[in-house]
Amino acid sequence: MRPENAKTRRKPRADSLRNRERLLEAATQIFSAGGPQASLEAVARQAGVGIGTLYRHFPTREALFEAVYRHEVDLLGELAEELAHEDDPVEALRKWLQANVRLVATKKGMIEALQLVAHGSSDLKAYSFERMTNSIGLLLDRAVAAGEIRSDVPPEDLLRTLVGIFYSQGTTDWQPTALRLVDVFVDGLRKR
Amino acid sequence: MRPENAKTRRKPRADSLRNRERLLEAATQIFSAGGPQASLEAVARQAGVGIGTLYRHFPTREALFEAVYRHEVDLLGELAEELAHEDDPVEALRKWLQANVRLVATKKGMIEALQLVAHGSSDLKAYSFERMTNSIGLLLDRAVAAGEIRSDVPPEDLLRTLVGIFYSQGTTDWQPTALRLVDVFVDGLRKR
DNA sequence: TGATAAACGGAGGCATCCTCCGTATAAATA
DNA sequence: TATTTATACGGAGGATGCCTCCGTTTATCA
Repeated sequence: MRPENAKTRRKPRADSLRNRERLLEAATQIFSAGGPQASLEAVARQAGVGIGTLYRHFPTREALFEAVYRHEVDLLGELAEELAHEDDPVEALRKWLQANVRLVATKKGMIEALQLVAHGSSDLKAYSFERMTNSIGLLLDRAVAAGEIRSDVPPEDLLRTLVGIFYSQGTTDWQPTALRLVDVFVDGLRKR
Repeated sequence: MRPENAKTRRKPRADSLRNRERLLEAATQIFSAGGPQASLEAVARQAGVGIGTLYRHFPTREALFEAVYRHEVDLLGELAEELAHEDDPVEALRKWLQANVRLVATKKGMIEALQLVAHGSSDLKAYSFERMTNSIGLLLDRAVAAGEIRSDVPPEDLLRTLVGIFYSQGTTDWQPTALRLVDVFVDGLRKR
């Protein structure tokens, strides 16, 4: 068989794909525990892979961090799609927001990491803003359509509120507060 | 002459004081250019001092950073006191706020550094919050007393607004925007 | 002018960063 | 299936940074 077009490409090697996955998973753990300046060699070790392999897949620390972040955002997006099939739309929205809080809370290093994003690649910012807005919109629209909550709060505002809740909370043990604030806010969205 | 009290203390050595000064100055430059994780050995080099000397004066990176930050806050405090002798109180206020913008703008690494403070020692937070609030109060009160601006904006609110202006601005070339916002805000404070 | 408390500098041991390249292996080809 | 070859792998190695330790220097005090 001849090449399909000018750009002859082999199928990517299976080990390459596998290693990429492993690195991403390891990086999520290591960054979560140690913040965004954690050792990359630790990431490679955790992934059971040579340091060279890490650098081939992710040439810079930022590239790796970006990939991890994108992955997390994608997971939240998938969660939103699952929750969109739940019976109670308001509950679904609440659960998704709480999942956000838990995500950030569990991975304490992520807070610092998020602040780097705030000053980093605007590609990444645009991507995650859109993806997150869509996720919220999905859940919000359903609840609005069901006539259960008010219709004058756009998804962007809800996203910004969420970020505000994260940012305002300083150090330790803020998770309960954040969860409460989410609760209050969702209740506030309810039609009376 | 006998010791004045139980805690006999020699006069601190002149070279010690001098080196401390030099380190502080060097650290301000290095951190400004390279952000809060810049090399401490570079700081020592820049100060013309051994690395051991740096560590004796500032046992941790945070200690050094804290000292730099305190120093900057103190400088702003002194500037406020100077400006309090200017003829036009509203202009004085405006100048002080603009000095803040310029300080942060010139020292781009400081932005990241500030974010660390936000999650760091609450001693430092308390100190700088008070010192900054006082500086603003000094200038604000004079302008209020002169009957030139409204009296229902407390210094704390102005400080938070300032921080908000810094935080909202993302990456490059935000200085003009920030200066404009300060202008708008000061004009808004004026009685009509 | 000594005596001495205090400060100095930088070598040294360890960790991390990132590059480079010989080796290994999965996909393509025959 | 056997061979070829593009691709990926791993980790040694040189550079840099962190921080400690301690022999040497020096400013104060008497």
